[in-house]
Amino acid sequence: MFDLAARSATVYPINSHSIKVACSNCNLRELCMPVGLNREELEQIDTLVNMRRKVKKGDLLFHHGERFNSLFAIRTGFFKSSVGSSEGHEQVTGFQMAGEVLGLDGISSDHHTCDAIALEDSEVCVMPFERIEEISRNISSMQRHVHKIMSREIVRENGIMLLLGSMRAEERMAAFLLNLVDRLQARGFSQSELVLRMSRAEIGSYLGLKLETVSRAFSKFAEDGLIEVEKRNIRILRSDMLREIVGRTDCA
Amino acid sequence: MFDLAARSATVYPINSHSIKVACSNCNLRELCMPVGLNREELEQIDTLVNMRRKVKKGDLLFHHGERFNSLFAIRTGFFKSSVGSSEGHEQVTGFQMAGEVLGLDGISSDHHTCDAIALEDSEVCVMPFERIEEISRNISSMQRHVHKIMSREIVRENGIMLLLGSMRAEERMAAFLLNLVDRLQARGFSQSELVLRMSRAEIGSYLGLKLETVSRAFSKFAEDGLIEVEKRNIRILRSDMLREIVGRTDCA
DNA sequence: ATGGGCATTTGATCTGCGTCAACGGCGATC
DNA sequence: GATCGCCGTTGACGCAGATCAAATGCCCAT
Repeated sequence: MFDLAARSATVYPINSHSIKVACSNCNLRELCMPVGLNREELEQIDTLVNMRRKVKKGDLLFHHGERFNSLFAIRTGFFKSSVGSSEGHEQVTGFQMAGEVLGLDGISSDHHTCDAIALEDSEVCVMPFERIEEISRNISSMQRHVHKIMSREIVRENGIMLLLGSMRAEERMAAFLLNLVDRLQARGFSQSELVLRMSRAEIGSYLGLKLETVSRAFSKFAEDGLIEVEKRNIRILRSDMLREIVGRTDCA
Repeated sequence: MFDLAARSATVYPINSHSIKVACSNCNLRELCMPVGLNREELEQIDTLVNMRRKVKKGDLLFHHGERFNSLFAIRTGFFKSSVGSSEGHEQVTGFQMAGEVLGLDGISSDHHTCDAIALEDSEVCVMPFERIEEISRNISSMQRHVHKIMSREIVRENGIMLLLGSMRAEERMAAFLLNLVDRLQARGFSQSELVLRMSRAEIGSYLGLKLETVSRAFSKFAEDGLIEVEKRNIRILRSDMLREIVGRTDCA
């Protein structure tokens, strides 16, 4: 509660006099919630999110060491998650966009082990984990959904391990771009144009590369006509070629 | 059921005429199951594992693409998990020992995305996931336990990402040895001696290094008096120095 | 508008680790 | 107990990407 008070400027209850906000009529519902719920189940789901929180660009949603209470579903905006070794180096472990869930790392020890930082002004739905568990005990499709979200994160990280452990710089960059554009497309954005919300250094941290290498890879792709780069605006011209570059690992 | 029949030689029901086998009096219980259950809850838990399975060294517990039905708790033995890029390169994503759980990757899509291979003759408890979910709905400490296990895996993989993304070869090797000996110690083994169940190539795959680099790192550590190496038997002489090597990343 | 700091690009050089190669030892198989 | 194949070690060499450096341009605060 102290936490909330200190952040009163960015945290607010929903279902006050303001517009009706409920998962059951949220346009991200298919991303966040199980499908095929009946009326009674939907009513339960609608009691899950009783708080929204705005996070300004550059601000922390939660940080390493902070007590874990809630998961956060991104409503709008874009985040990066990172872990730090003691106090020195920072490793970006993921980029999250609308409809994705943050905070799963905190469940294991009741404390967060990552930092989550907004890369643009964002808004999240606060989902108290106790409440998630309660609802999961009542609604098995919700339970399965929660399990799937966690498992999906495990699988995603397996993929990153493959990338970090065995791909070369250009393969990593191609995989990164394709992944990003895929996820954006699932949210109704173009499959060829994207705006990077993160710096070259942050991409590099995520991919285990230095920012200069990231920059050179962009230049190389642009030179080869695979993409167009204009600052953080990227246009993908030859996704087939990018896919081929990623695939090269197989042949090794 | 076809699956089970095909593997009849290695799969067998428990609670037949054989010795009483139940989670409630399993010596790995504290690793696998929540603590502080009452009698009634323990009885439910004891219905979870109705099958054990022996897996011979080199055999698959499950493989990429196989339908997901159950999680597996390792009773005895040692496994590696790996993902493959299409069909070529293999990336080891983890090594698992007694008391650890395999198969979490399968939940997200109802199909496994990894292979799990026994590195020595092993035995696992088969835990049907439907049953895990059912029990979790009844027993909230079981529910929390399942969530913690999944979250722990996410946190572990975050750590590997840090390792793969920003550590140098000797730092990775030192972190690997310390992690292994820690987990063995938690199972009552020596904190200074360990037997590697995996090859240099498998260690390399896990750490994003080539086997020659792994071998050289062992030789270097031995030369510096940090460890003794005799084939796959390792004795740790200076865990303080290994810890210092891991820590170096911070100062960069 | 103006100035400072950050992000990005690009070039030049360096180096840690990969690659290639040769060799020795050990366990499995008949 | 001989042979084969895998595993591990070690050396020589090369290269992908890190590091160092410099220049440019954009964003933001004053």
